[in-house]
Amino acid sequence: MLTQRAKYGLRAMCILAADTTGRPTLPIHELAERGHIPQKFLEAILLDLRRHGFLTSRRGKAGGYALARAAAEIPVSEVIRALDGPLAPIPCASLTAYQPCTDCPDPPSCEIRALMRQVRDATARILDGTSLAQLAAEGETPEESAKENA
Amino acid sequence: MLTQRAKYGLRAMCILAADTTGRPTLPIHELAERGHIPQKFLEAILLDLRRHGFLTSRRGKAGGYALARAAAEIPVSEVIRALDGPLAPIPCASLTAYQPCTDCPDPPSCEIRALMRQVRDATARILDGTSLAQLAAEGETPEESAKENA
DNA sequence: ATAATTCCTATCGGATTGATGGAGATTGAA
DNA sequence: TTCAATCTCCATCAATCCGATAGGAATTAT
Repeated sequence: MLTQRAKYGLRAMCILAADTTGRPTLPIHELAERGHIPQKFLEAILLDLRRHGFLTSRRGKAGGYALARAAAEIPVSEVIRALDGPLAPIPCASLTAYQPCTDCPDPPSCEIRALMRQVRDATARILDGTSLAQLAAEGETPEESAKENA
Repeated sequence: MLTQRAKYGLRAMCILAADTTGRPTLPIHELAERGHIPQKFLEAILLDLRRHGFLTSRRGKAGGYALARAAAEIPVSEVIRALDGPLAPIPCASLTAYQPCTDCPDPPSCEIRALMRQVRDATARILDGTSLAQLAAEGETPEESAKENA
């Protein structure tokens, strides 16, 4: 599951990536407002993203947040890993955070693990291959919007 | 996340699918033992799977559980949906259980939703395309086992 | 100084998850 | 008929996670 946390974090970073105002930073209250995100909650999320090196910040009046790197250099997968943890549906199928099941007699021969590894790989392929820049741009290219809904 | 619940359920169904003893049913205690699953917990899971139509059961002495359909006719995706809910990482990206985010101004143009829809589709492609029979057989074909681990 | 802002820690209620206990109901066999 | 094995059902529990908020300290431009 993508938590609210990760969803809010991505949304805020998209706003930063798509910002055209030319201002060096955007304050939390503006990100919260534009992203429909509870401000206090967003505060904690942005702090976390800064500690992970995705954002830079300025304190004091006229302070705020900005992306630490170019949006094209930030894979969505990294942001999600930072906020929600490993992509794999089960720890024994994770590459970046492998943890064997305590109840599994032999992980290498576990059928469920092999299948979940496939799911993980497919997910990682998509999310590693999508940068924040692409994500932020997606809203502007309404190609897919036709075959959407329910 | 794949919960313990779904993992245990799949594992038990694999044992049923792979069973060669010729017995019409297997009792819970045997499934629990062979699958390293807490028996009482498994009890609740099997009951749930039965209610969803995946299993049949017999009470009384020499009773137990059996698959209600051929293993080849049971997609893994359905079992997971029954035990864990929708496959999509976020409800607004689900086909079978669509729910819009309350904080999203316009789902059709939501970039995050579009991306998560891709993840959902990739996941569904794998899990819809894998039957319980295939899952149960996977352990016996050790092709993939070489490039495994960590 | 003052106002605007980030930073930090603590906390909270609610839901979910994994798991267990115990009391029936049913069945086959001795 | 009795008994043991088995599924059925309901209730409950502790731990964890999740979303969110409170309150204050530090920093900075004006």
